Amino acid sequence: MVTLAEVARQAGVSPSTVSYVLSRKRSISDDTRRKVEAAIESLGYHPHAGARALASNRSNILALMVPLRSDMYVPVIMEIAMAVTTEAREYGQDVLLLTKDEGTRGVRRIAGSGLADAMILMDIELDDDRIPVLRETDTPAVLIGLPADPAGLACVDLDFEATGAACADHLADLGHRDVALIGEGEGVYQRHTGFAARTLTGFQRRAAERGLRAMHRACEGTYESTAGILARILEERPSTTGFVVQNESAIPPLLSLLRLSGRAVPEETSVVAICPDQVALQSSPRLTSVSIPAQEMGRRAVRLAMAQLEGDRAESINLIPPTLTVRDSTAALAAAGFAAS
Amino acid sequence: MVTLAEVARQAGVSPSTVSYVLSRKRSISDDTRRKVEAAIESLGYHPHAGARALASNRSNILALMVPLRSDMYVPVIMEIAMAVTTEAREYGQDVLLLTKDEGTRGVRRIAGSGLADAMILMDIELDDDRIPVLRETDTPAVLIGLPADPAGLACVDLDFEATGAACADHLADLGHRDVALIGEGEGVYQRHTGFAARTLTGFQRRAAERGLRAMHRACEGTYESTAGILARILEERPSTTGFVVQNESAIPPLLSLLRLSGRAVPEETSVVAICPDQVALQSSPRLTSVSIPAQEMGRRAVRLAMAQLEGDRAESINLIPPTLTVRDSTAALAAAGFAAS
DNA sequence: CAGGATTATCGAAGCGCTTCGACGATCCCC
DNA sequence: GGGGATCGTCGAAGCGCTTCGATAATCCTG
Repeated sequence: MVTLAEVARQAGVSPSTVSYVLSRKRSISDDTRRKVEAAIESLGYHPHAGARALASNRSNILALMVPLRSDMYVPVIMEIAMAVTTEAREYGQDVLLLTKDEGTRGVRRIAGSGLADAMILMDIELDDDRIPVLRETDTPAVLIGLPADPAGLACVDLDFEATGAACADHLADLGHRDVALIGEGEGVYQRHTGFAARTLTGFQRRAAERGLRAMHRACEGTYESTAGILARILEERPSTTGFVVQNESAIPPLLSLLRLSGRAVPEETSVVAICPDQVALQSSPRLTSVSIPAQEMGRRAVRLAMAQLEGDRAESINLIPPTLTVRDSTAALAAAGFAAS
Repeated sequence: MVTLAEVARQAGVSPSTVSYVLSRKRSISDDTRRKVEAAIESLGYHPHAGARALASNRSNILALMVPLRSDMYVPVIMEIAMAVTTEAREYGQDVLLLTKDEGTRGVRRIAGSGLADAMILMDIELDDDRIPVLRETDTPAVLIGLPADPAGLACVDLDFEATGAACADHLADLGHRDVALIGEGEGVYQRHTGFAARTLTGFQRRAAERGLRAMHRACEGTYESTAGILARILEERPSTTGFVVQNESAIPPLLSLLRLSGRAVPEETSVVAICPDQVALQSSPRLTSVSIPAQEMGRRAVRLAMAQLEGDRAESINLIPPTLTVRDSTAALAAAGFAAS
């Protein structure tokens, strides 16, 4: 193992000088810097992470707590994790992977051991029990998701209320009058993360404003569950021509079922999905969708974390505005009996 | 921050005693142990990770290098990563997440900085450039995947040759005589990971042994590509009744296309998939498949890594035998003109 | 060109832990 | 009951780094 002392000897300077070359915390003459850098290069020196963490009280590690199993779509979790890791490297940080099932004990362990400089938490529940621990231990942290009480915390999330509203708007613009939101499973609304509820709120409010008649059904995403829900919706209000789907797994069944029931998409029925672009593009027809900006969330989370480490302790609710991309699953309602606004 | 010294003071013993209580490297009287544990508990002490790493030359961290984008199916990568993380915690280790795009520089950085005790690498290419670096830096490492030259390395992988053979066997047992393997994209066979080639080898060899006529086509997994390949196969050998698929994304198109062409699955045509159980169960009909044992691979990788840290430097090629689960997409060929062996 | 400010470097202390050697106390066996 | 093991504890050194003065050399400025 090559140490800083060896580099110093090789370069003919003192160890502290080498340290300052590395940290740029004091000015160093060009001449000395060159000698030191040459020595580092020729010896293949890498600072010992533990020693550095001990002396500087900074580990250069960000802890990322991901759900083992959750309501989130796995590729989205993965994309966020990768974005966090990639962005972290831009700041010279590494990423430690923790699972949510370590819960508050995990948070305590990391906060107490100085293993990480900050934490990034995913799959935030409305009343997440990790949050009080974060506050109590005063750990720099960023939440990906929005809890019920975000006071004093940094959060990043898609603006799901605006997302719901954007979907309603798009359908209204196309002349649809009767619309339905096929959402996440029951459980998601009750126990969990709030994003489903926020989408619904935004959707319903905007639908009302635009004079749409809106329905909503929770959906587990299986073929059977989707079939049952669709049947109920069409029975209750056969004039329904606009659908919003917020459950990736309900998308393929929904499209099959609409086809089966003879409702052509997009000619007679429009479908807007809230899903990653990849899913929207893979479907046939390609779906008009609001994408889940996974990469952007990961990147912002890291930036917020780094800002906190620089001293910006200010709370910040960082809601990413939705982007609705029109593709081939929505179209103006030709046969409507009146013109839309 | 609570230090070991504070714990020692509170417990009325020396710091070294506290250390020995924690590490169990020397015997401690029950009495003393209790006092120390009480102090640890009441102060909420957690050892400082950096200090520990510096003094003991062990970071208690495993580095896991995952592909950013690869031929692997994302949920499988995720499942492996989660299994690694969970299993690592059983050994008191944490997991550092690296991306494959850091390449050899990443390996050098980790090896040089003592940030991790061992590395676990995913998405191993046949001639992976990280391997020489691993050898040169003498870093404890486990590969998930099999390179061309695994000499001296610990590897974990599904036994893809046996997998191909098992698929051929199953179809032969059911009386199919003309079979086809719809594999990964061209690129996967040429540049990459070898698992596709190994499957093919096993499939072809066993097919020959069993007197089957076997075809093979690379498939990019899009609807168009799958359609083209299926058409070519059926044109060239219309008597083909058994299919093996090794590309998750080709599964839905293949099933649709077979249905469209009026070939009932499983009555007239059998389909065996090589994919995660989840995918097999989601399809309709549920697919007979050889599952990708993601969890098992992750677990074994951690165990092999830990064994190396205990001193077991022996190379080991750890091939997991395939398990073929019969579901609803394969059936005996009723109308065959002769009995199968 | 004297004297204060600035620049470049060094030495030493210390971060919190592990571990080695030492040492008294206790044990057991003949 | 004397002497070698064993047990339980302590003190101190040291892991490789950062950082705080201190100091010498160089720079301005009037």
